[in-house]
Amino acid sequence: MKLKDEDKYNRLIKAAIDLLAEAGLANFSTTKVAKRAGIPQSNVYIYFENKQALLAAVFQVTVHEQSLAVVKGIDDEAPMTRQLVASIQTLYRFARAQPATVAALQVLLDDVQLKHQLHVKVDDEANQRIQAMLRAGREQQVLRTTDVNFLRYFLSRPVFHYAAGVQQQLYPDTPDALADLTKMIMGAVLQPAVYQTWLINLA
Amino acid sequence: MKLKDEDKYNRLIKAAIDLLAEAGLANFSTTKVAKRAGIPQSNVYIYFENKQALLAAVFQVTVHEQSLAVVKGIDDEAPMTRQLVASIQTLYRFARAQPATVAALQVLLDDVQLKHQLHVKVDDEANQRIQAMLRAGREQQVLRTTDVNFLRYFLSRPVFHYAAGVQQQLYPDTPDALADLTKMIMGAVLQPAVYQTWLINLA
Amino acid sequence: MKLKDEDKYNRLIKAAIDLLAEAGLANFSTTKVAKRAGIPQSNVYIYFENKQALLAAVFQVTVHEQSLAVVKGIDDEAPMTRQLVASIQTLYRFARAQPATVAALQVLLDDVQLKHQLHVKVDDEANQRIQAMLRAGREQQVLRTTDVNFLRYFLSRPVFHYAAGVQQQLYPDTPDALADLTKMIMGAVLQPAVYQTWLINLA
Amino acid sequence: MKLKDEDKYNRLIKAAIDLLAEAGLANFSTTKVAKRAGIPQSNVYIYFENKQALLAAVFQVTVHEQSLAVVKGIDDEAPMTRQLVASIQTLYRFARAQPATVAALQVLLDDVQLKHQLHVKVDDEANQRIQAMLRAGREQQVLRTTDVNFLRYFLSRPVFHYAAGVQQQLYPDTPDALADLTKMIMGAVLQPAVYQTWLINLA
DNA sequence: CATGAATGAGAATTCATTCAT
DNA sequence: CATGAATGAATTCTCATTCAT
Repeated sequence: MKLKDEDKYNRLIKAAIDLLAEAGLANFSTTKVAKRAGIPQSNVYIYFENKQALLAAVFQVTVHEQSLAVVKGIDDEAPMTRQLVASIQTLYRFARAQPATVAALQVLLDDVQLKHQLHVKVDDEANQRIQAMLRAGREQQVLRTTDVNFLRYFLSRPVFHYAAGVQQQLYPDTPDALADLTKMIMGAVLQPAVYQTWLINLA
Repeated sequence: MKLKDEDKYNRLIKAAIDLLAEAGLANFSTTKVAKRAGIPQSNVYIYFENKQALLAAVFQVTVHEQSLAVVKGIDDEAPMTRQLVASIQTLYRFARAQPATVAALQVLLDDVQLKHQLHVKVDDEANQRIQAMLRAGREQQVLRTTDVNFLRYFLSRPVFHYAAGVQQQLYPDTPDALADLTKMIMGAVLQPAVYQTWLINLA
Repeated sequence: MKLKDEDKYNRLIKAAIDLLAEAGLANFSTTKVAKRAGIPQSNVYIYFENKQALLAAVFQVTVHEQSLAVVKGIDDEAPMTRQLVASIQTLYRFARAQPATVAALQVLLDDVQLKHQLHVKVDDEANQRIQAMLRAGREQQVLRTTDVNFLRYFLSRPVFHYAAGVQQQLYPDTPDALADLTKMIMGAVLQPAVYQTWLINLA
Repeated sequence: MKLKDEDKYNRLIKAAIDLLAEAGLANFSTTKVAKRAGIPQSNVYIYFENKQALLAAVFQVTVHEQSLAVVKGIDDEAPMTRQLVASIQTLYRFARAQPATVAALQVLLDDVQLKHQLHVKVDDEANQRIQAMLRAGREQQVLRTTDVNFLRYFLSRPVFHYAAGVQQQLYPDTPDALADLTKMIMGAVLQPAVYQTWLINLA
């Protein structure tokens, strides 16, 4: 793709993300996306094979951005608990900074139909580093021995839920609240003994 | 409404729940609901003022059924931790037994647009007893002192997520797994000291 | 019809008139009429064979009321010009007092489709006296010798148009304005010589 | 728009005019218009934003055509009474030549609901020349001093009514009848003295 | 490549009318 | 008689997708 094309491509993705975040999948249409991007409707089909492909691209982009944000905040060399805390808090800041991206991703993940078709291509390097961290956490007996995906669920969904609640002014946005949120999640994912120690070291 | 009517009404609600669970809000339409219920499309408008009203009814029904299930499994007189465990496990069994109901409710709760319009009327008695339990738990210093809604989120969403994962054979359905899930949630919502004691008593 | 029935019948007519006046034929429906009248939809079909019949009844009622108003204001014994003036001014007052009735009648008269089906049954006594007055006017060489219906058109439509304009505050509602309107219409329908004399006598 | 498009656009307008003329607003639908134009229904929405926009376009076209006809028949330099007569008679010929156009415009003007939304954009040059003529007529003390809009009403509505009556064979279509119609309208709109002189000069 | 136009398939909603109770 | 329910047709509008230029 040439420069101009890439610009249009990006505008389409951006428009799609915003639309998903604002209106949800039920009100999502290529027509609206194109209008938002200031691009003729039919051009959507130059950049994406069809609506599905556009959504898939949005999925990839948002997953990637999220993973990227998390990875940036993590220091591979740091102790595991510190990495986890960093992951939670970076994710929170990311959700606050890019609410549309996060909301769009939520919408896509929550959809019954798309669930099966989208999971495939997320082979991001960033993503893999997170998976690696979690596996390491399990091996080091720091994390519980549940499915890695479930651990990941616990480490991200409550954060997003909380951040969204803050956006709607349902939940407070204080450092204390964030600390509490972190403790809750740590209480869920850590081995009890590790959790105990971690709490003591906090004080 | 007469008998015959109530039957059709129920069939419509049932069809709507199933459709939501299978296809999500994006593919939900009165046409499809009617077809599923074996009823002419225009009949939907005899029983519901419009599509929104149908969805609102589905929301109420599913919320009510969920609350009912939880309430049934709880013994008011039991110690708080036991109540919480019971709540988690009953919810899990409910999600496994009525996956469509739970999925439909998730779909409605997750929708960006509906969020603001539906929350209003959930004044179920069942629902209120749950709220009461959570408030009592906080006062007794058993539960963390976060927002009750956030506590409730933690006590239900992970359970539903896990149950859905089981349905798709992503997660195992063993007693151990359920016990683990319970521990994770308890780790999140309990005050650390209570969590510790509770764990010890488990063994 | 019993008393109660007659009441419902009248409420339906009244509701139909108001609806026609407010929303026009395009937005007229038996459903809306029934709702306005506080009567179940299907009851409309007890009192009227169908929608057409309801409209026909409205037509008759409104024509009758209009004729009645005019007739009341006319003194058969008075000179023709005085009768005409009285007719114009009574009509104006009627249109101001019962704007809905007049508007509904206009709507029905203006409709291309109904034009052919409604004209039939207007054999009112009141109506006939007006026709008689006009014919007498022509014979006495007071009125022009055009078609009686066209004379009648001139004697009513501009009045209604003006009254409607007053309602919307487009035209002023002063005695002078009404006098002017009267002169315009008289200028149109009177034989020029009679018009001249009539004007002189006015001063 | 390209040639092909303009053709379809025109066919739609034409079909809409004919349908309005034949069936009135109450039976007007985009479906029927499209069918008449031999075009799929959804195509209507390529050329017009919605039904309202189509009606607005029809309104503009018909107003324009009517104004154009009148303006063509008027000689700015001629004396005012001659201009008025010309206006009346050109309008009559127009109504006889293009009954559908006139009928459609009537239907739109008579509708209670549209009245408020359509009047805006009629800034035709032709239209303005007519307004100018009427204002000049008032200043020259030829026309009565009523609202210009009311004068215009008198100069057009009776003509259309008469022409429609002729179409339905209710009124005769003789030169005498047209002369009579002209006299009636002149009697209404002219200052009495001017009317008198004009009549004398006629003979 | 870009794009305006085309198109057929739904979608939500309203209605006139009929019928069983 | 009264009435809630039923029903099929019609209406407005949106959309995903395709195509000719």
